[in-house]
Amino acid sequence: MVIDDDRLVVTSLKTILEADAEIQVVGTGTSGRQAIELYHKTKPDVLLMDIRMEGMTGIKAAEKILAADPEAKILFLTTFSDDDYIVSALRLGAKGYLLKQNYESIIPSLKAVQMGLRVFGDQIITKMPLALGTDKTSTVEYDLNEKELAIITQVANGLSNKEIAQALYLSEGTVRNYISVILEKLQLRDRTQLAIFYYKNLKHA
Amino acid sequence: MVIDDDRLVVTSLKTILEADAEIQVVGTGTSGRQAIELYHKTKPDVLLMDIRMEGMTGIKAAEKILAADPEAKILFLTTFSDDDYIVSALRLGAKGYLLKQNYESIIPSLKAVQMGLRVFGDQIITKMPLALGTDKTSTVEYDLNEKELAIITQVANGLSNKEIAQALYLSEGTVRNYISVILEKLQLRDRTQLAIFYYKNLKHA
DNA sequence: TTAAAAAGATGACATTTGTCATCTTAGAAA
DNA sequence: TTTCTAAGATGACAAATGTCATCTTTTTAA
Repeated sequence: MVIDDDRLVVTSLKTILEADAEIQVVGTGTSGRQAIELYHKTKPDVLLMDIRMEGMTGIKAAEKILAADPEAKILFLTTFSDDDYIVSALRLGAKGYLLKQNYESIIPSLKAVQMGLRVFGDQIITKMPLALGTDKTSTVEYDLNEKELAIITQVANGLSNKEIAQALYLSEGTVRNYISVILEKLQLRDRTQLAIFYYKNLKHA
Repeated sequence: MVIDDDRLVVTSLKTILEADAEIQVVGTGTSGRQAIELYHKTKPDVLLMDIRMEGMTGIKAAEKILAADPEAKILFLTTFSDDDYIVSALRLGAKGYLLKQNYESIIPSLKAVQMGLRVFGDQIITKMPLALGTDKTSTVEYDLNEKELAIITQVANGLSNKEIAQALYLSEGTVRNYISVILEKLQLRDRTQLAIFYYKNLKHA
């Protein structure tokens, strides 16, 4: 679902999003009030909403939506990364914010949020208990960027390094380097454990 | 849940099963009538039931249970592998049969059934669409024996060949050979795809 | 008791994988 | 512009993996 008080933004976002076969825009609106109403009607997987809007701000709308449904996945659109509102928005339980300039990262970020991750600018963050290994029950926070997430997805689809390289237009060596970094970040040993991690923690999270 | 008209069998089965931390015996009984009554009360993950019993046979009881709950997972206990009843039992929708002599294979078979597989003697069978790969939607039937299933489970836990060997008291080479056979049977390429297969098709199936 | 299967082990081999240090290049910042 | 930095590429390397053919040992069946 897409909410922005600039109708042009709404339209272009809708176009961009619907070009992706996995995404469906189930509703659009141009005000906080519409956001609340539409949200409860359509229960979207993710609500993409402008943070500054005339009348009711995105923050206020988010507050009401989250009060009724704490599981709501709200991703804010913002023009300035230093927007003061952002902090309070995140404190409410929003899943992150996205710079409007950054059109290319909208879709991956949206998918990341749908998977249960959080997004800040172009950093994708996940906070969850580590289910693998022996008995680590502590909650750790991981930082993964878009590219890393894309590679994890490929590994979790069972592709080899060579195949991932072809799919993402990288060299095989680069893919290996990425995976090495990912394994270090997530404290895993090999791609099999990474795939397992994906199915236990990221998929449907 | 355990049903057998020999009280001694019930008791010893209960003891064997409860020694496993992952298993809980939620009810026991000694007749088909009790089986039906208890089944609906406790809704066990798996019902382990003798096939020959005085009064109502296990078959009859299974028939009634399956009529009310087609998802019921019923595993028959039998003394003779050539028991004529078995065929009709399986046709009803039972998940398999188990020779009473074979005490060691009770637990792995039980777990296999809980995962959605079927068990015949000591053959564990799985019939399901292949979710991996490109676009194979056909339903294939795989044959996996206990040992193979045990190894798959370890792979899906992220263990290396060396670790699996230690865990199962085998040599590393043997583990490799097993995995090679498993990959061939399931038409997969490497252990990562095997782990993925496990989470997509076997776990919680 | 002997023959025939299974189950397991071994060794050799080609690939794949993960790690690291080092390089190139392109974009951001000064 | 020049400098700095991040993304990507390369090459070398050890270890892990998957495949095979060949043995040995155990179990089962005749």
